[in-house]
Amino acid sequence: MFQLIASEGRARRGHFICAHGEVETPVFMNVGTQGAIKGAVSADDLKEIGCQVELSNTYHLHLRPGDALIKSMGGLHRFMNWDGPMLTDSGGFQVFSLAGRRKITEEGVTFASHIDGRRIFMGPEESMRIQANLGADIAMAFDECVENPAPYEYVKASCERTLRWLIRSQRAQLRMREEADAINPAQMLFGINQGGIDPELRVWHMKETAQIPCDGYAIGGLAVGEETLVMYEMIDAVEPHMPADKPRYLMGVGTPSNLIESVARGIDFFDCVMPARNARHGKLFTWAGTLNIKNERHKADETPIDPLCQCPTCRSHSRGYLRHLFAAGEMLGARLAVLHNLYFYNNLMQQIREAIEAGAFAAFRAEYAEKLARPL
RNA sequence: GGAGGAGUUCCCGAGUGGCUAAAGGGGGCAGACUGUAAAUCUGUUGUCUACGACUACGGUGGUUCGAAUCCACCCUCCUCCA
Repeated sequence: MFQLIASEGRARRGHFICAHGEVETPVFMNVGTQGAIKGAVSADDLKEIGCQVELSNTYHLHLRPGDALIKSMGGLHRFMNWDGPMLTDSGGFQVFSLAGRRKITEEGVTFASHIDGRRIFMGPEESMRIQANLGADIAMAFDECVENPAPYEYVKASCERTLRWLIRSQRAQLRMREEADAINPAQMLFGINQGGIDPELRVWHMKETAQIPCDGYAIGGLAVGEETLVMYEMIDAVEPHMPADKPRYLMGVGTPSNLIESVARGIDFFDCVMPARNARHGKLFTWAGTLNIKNERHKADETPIDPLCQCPTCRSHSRGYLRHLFAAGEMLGARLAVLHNLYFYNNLMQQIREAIEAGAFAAFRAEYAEKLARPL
């Protein structure tokens, strides 16, 4: 259930209620993929860095440890000791990222497991089965994320199929929610818009998708090869056709600037691996721009990573110490960096929410764009 | 003591007279990573008063217009026979 609290221009400040808690939007979901943020961040850490929604992945958890095992342990919430809101991605992104190891048919997608090559068949019903076993608050419909650019005819056929898959996903979920041993009978479903970088196709697909009553709607297939400005154009085209009383989720995006620019275009939900992945290579987000801790020299030893940051890493450790950990190859360095970056993202979203409530989002947006020498 | 084989730029390893500052791999460094398969991809990796110069292929000396490449001696290491 979604309620609008405030808005400024197209930017929306909302409140979303799900089975494991309430979500203040706009929100950045923290990507855990395999039931753990890479860099060994725990459920306790997630609370401390201000995580509202944890995101996991259907394909990866199906491969290991296995969704049947997780169900037998009471679902993913119990399994990873996270009692807050949670979303599972359907595996549709793996159709893109594992493009070299899968085959698509009308029924679904056959993957060659990236672990042992074993054949894994996943269609809408299989994806929803796995997601039912995991029991997240929000399940994503099974779709195909298509790379950009791609031939028009292919994208058209693909998004028509994604629409049929949405109908099958919804039917499967409704059936599974009725099962006596359902982990989460209140599980919600988000449909996903596709259409590549063709505005008309995007709009047509969005209109069709909106006909199917979902709990929220996502824009997928962006930030997968096209220019950033093209991505914004696609959002601009699609957004007017997204139901205003449901949350909008821009999948897989993005950089801090992407988040601000997309909020300005009416998006409510985000997720991205960037803060976690970059942190493992020593790249940190700060209010002054990005920073590679491995390149820092002794002069900054005593200073925090970001003087404006209140995250656990910045409160307890100096920039020099973090640099030392990376130089020594310590896993702890990556862990502290991930905590900092996720906190930065979560904190950025909080500032965005406060700005919208105060009617100061336009100023916030302009100020941030100005602060970055090179907009990310 | 005798017979063979080998010593190349951070490491491994190509290269048998000019096209070689020297293939390829590793490592290092830099850049890239947007619903997380992947040290995955790209660039770079002798020095300098840099479109040129200098120093480099175990050491020293030679042959040659020109040598990592040919010759002599020396040093070191490995294998086999005593």
